[in-house]
Amino acid sequence: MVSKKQQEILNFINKNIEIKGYSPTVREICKEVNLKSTSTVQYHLNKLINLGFLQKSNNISRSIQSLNMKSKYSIPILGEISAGQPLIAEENYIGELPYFGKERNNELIALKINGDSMIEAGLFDDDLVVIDKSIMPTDGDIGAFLINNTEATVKYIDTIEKKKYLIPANKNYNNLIVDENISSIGKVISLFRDM
Amino acid sequence: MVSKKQQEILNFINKNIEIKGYSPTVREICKEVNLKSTSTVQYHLNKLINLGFLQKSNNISRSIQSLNMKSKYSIPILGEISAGQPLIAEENYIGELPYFGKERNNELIALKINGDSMIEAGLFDDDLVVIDKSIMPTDGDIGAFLINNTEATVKYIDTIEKKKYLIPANKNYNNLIVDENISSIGKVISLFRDM
DNA sequence: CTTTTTATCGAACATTTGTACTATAATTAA
DNA sequence: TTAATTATAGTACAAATGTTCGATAAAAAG
Repeated sequence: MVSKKQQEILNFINKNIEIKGYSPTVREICKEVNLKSTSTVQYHLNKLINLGFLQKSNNISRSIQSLNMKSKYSIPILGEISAGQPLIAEENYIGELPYFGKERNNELIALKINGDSMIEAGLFDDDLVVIDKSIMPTDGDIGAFLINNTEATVKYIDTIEKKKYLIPANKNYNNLIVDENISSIGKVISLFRDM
Repeated sequence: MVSKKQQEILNFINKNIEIKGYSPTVREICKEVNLKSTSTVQYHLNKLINLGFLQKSNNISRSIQSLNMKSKYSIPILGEISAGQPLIAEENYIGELPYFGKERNNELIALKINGDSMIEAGLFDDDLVVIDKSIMPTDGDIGAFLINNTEATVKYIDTIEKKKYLIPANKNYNNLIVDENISSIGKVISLFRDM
């Protein structure tokens, strides 16, 4: 599929667009990936276009566009967590949530709210919550937690009589004591709802 | 400041980058804004660069970058509506909400929820709602409405015994009958909350 | 009514840039 | 081994493109 050289070219194009704001020329690619001939680059470019990684307009300078490059600050949206799968596994990936904020892409994921256990906190079924994995939720925060490494849930966390609990915002649900089966994913920092 | 021609050029550059993914050439700008000479465009380009609207690299094709260009699909956030001011007046503008969706920028605005009258619908104080001005809210929808041309409010709209009402989602508030003092701004299509 | 500033044009020039063609290695498949 | 595919180089060309210079109009300022 994508050869080493092609990956190198792809990376350079992405980097160039990101840093400079425009795509490189064939000759600039030449230099960067140590190819002597522009036509060799053309050759690889065509391959990459056919493979669907790139796009360009004919006879127009610096018109290469990278299709695989995700939006600069998009966040992976993860759905249900299947048993045993790590949270970031491809299997759980259901989309991308574009996000504008500080550049801390790697620490952010989005989860889809399932059910109404947090309805009184304004988190409705099918809402998307953005989770910052670099922030451990502390008392009073809403956080995302992993139960038995299989199920993700969003709840308040708080201390009651010196014990930590996951606390739903819905009278019909019970508090869940935090034990070794429960690990924290991160803090919920924002919410997005499509109506 | 920015002359009419310069604004035209700026708009074209922004549009071109948005649609095609790369900046136009001097000659492309020429054609679009009906200037015969490339050097006239250069002249305006330099002005725009000095004013801080644009940026470009020397001797590099299609390297113009727009600095003022808001995020691709950002939406103006409007705060309180002051008496008599039209809804889109500068005075009400409190920021920009980046938005990724279909390209229907002009029809979208964002309003900050004030108070808890819609709390049972999951719209909390300080939440931002995105409003599509091109969609008239119909029965069952949540919409944004303008009361006496002075105050904006977000409510359910519905028909009760053949009369239209604005209906809060909070038992402590009363329904408001829709009369000639109330006009519709648009339908609430999404919600964003920062925690 | 001058003078200055702003805006426009035209033409020419030097690169920059995309593309095409041919020839050869290097690698892989048959 | 032979044929086919993949990767690379070199060269050449035409078009695209940024830039500069001089001349003029148009508008604004004095």
